[in-house]
Amino acid sequence: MRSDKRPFQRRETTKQLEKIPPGCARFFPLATLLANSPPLFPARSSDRRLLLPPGTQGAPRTQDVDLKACQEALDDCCPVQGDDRRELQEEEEEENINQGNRNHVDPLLSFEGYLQLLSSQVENMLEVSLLEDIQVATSSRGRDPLSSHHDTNATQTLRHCFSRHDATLLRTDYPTQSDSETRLLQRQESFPQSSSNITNPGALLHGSDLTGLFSAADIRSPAAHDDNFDEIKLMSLALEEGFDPIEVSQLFQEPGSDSGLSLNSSHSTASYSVCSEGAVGYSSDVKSVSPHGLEAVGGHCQEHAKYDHVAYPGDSGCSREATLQQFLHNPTYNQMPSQAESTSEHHQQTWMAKPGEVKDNCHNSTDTNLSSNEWCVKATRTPFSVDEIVSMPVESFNSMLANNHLTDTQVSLLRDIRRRGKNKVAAQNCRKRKLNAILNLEEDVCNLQTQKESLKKEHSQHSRSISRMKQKLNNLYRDIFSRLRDDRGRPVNPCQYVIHCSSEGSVFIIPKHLVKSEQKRDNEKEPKQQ
DNA sequence: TTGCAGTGTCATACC
DNA sequence: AGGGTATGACACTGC
Repeated sequence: MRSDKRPFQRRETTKQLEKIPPGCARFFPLATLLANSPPLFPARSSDRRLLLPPGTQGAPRTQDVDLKACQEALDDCCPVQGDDRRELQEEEEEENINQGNRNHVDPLLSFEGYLQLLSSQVENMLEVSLLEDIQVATSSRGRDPLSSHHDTNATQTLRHCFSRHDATLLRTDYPTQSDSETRLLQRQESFPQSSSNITNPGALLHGSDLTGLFSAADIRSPAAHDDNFDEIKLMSLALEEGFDPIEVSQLFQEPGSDSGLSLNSSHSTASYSVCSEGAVGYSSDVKSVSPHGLEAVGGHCQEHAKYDHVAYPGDSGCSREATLQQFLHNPTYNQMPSQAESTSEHHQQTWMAKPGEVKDNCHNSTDTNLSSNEWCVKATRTPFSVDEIVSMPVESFNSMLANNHLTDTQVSLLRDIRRRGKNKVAAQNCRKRKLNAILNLEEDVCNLQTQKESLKKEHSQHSRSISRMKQKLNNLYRDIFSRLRDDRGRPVNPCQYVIHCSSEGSVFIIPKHLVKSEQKRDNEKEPKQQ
């Protein structure tokens, strides 16, 4: 038992996470994403007109409020002087005039219109021919014709390119979602394939851009991402072993949910999408991820080192194994952005999954009996149950690790499972002991209280007995003195004489002053004898 | 909505 | 040194 434990790094609570200031992500995530995407939207203040359509400062509407929030968040990222803001507005007006109001958006600009504006701006910055290639690719996949009239081709392209971010954008907490946006969600599943047709993805939407977007949006709900990353870790781990992506997907799938699988109790509508290439994307609610989805998860944004984090394999060139190792072994993976955003390194750690949180996801799945560790074992196809892994001797465990040709990631995962299992049992035993100790102490307290009451009763009985004896002695004393007579036959004054009993049994009537002097002598003798 | 109990996990110290 | 154990602390969940 230790009482001198040193303080350790405490995990962020969800309430602490709420400290993240309310900004655009909640109401207008895409704007935030764009605001944190320097390559697409230069940080120069005057260029920020691309981010906010004119008229957003008009009459207060729901959407206007969202856009204002976006603006505020943008200001946080790129503080603008007051003159810059005026300049911004002037440039917006000039822009509208110069473009023949092609991109003009009135103060009541709709969300669709805003997307159109964004897409047109993107068109100005990107190669149109490249966009056309993508349009061909996306349109060939059977887009929803119902929504086609809403969007320009560029808008469609932009949306598809922003699949992951659109998902964030189109979360249910965005109050101005329209039916077209809902239809957009339905189309997003076709994106992973379509994105593969991009001949130069980096030129269109650089991975860092996506990363910046994703990070900026999701930093607002990092707790959820911990869950997501655990799932991604397991999925990646399974895929790492060459498992069939579909099978892996089904492993994580919740058949009973019409929204796809749900490993997360708090994200019951979350779903995974696995593309044919075997890449795994995470989707929550209506999200889907391109084959670069994981890259987006772990991508980087050079201009925003704050959001810089681990790059995922693929275009980034890093190995998946290395990334998984980072997922598994980063000691500060449980830090939250508010805690770790001081450095890019810390932010990288922010996105590390918390292994135990898979449990929460698993518990809400169809197989409610499966714990997180069991899910891990199942995902890695380890031929041992969690109980076996935990309870087997260390020699057997090591031989099992050696004989099954497991990767470092799997070995690490299994060791974690064993460690957690052991510690879980230890914690249970510890709590049992603690409860027993408490019960024993309570029992001791009860016994002592009973004993105290008994002693109190005994004490009172003895007191009453002593009182009775004193009373009898006094009565006897008075009776004796009432019968005593001195030499002259007069009654003896009890105030002047006392009855003295010697050790031999003799009884004397002696004057009190003699008794006092004798007692003094005795008292003086006793200390000397001692 | 709040408080509480139960549980899993982590960090740490100790064996 | 590595593994196991004990325990305080924390986060999370369900009631």
